[in-house]
Amino acid sequence: MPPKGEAKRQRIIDTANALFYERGYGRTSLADIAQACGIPKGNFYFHFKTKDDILAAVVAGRVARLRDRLAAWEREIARPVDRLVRLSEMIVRDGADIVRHGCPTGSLATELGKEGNANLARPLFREMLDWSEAQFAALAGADAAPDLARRMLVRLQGASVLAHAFRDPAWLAEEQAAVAAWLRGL
Amino acid sequence: MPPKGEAKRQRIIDTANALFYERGYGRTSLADIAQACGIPKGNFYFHFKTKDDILAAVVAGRVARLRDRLAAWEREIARPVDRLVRLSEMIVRDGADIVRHGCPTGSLATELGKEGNANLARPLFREMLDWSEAQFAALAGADAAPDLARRMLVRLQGASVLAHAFRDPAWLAEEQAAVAAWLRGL
DNA sequence: GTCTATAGACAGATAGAC
DNA sequence: GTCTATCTGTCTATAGAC
Repeated sequence: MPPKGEAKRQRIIDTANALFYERGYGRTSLADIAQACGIPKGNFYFHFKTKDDILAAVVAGRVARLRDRLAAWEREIARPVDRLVRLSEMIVRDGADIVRHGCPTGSLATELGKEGNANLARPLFREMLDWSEAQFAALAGADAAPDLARRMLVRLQGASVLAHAFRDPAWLAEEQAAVAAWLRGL
Repeated sequence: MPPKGEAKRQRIIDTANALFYERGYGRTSLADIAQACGIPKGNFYFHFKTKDDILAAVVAGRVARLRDRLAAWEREIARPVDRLVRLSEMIVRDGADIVRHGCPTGSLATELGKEGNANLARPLFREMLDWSEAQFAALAGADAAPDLARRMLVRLQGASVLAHAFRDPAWLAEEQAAVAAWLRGL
């Protein structure tokens, strides 16, 4: 059975995760998280030493969830091409959030990159990239796979940036359709 | 003849422009700008009402410079396809900065989008988009032009995000080469 | 005296850390 | 809840040009 403080710790992480996404890391204060959690801010430092520690926990949680989702697709979807199409569809399904707040991974990487912490968001891209590469390897051979995986991620990220900047989900729908057509033509 | 304070005002804008790009808008304080300019903080509010006003002036300056550059390419480069290739080459020429700080326009749009100010960075994308669309119209017809311009901008933005996140200019060089090949095949 | 510009101290709010 | 640092923005004093 989990330690007693574990639930509260998880609630802090979940709340911070949502706020970091919506407002950005730098613009989210510990007081904001405390208020949204309904806990006194003094209790933070029982669970986390610094704000950066909370960020690290948030990113670790995101990586774990992404990994689970990708593994599920690998179990549930038979053909590699369909798995990749499914990945591309994420930007449409999450379109409303992306229009409002950008891609969770991309916007975090962009913000952290301006400080010294670019490396923190990188595992999320890594995870997506490695998984895509495995699918492309089954689809078009191991030689072409790295390049294809990068090209796909570039397009999904670019569409997210512009959909966010213009507050227009059409960027996402159009690019997803183009990516899916490209995948099916490989 | 220009007012006396014009030169200093311009120096503030130029300094702010560089710092906003390097550190981000939110993480750049007026004290930072003041120190980099060598002027006292109190003097800011003679030239600008708020920090947002400085940002507006910075963006206006960037728009003007971008417009000049695009107009120059239109004068100096004969074929529309070569103009578009020239635009794509920007991410390679500015590659060192993009790897360190991201795309100036994209990272600003991503940051401001998290607050309410997404519209502030939009004119920069608009400018690029309209100009590209005009080139594509001459290249592939007015019907296809809007979509082609968007697809190109998506790829340049995506490559910038990932080059920044991974601190690796290869993302830029590879995507630029792919975009140029695509342009020449249209 | 008045306009433009400079200069720096100061206030109020809020940040992270403990 | 307290501490210290720092943020944006304001206030007043001042210097020279005309």
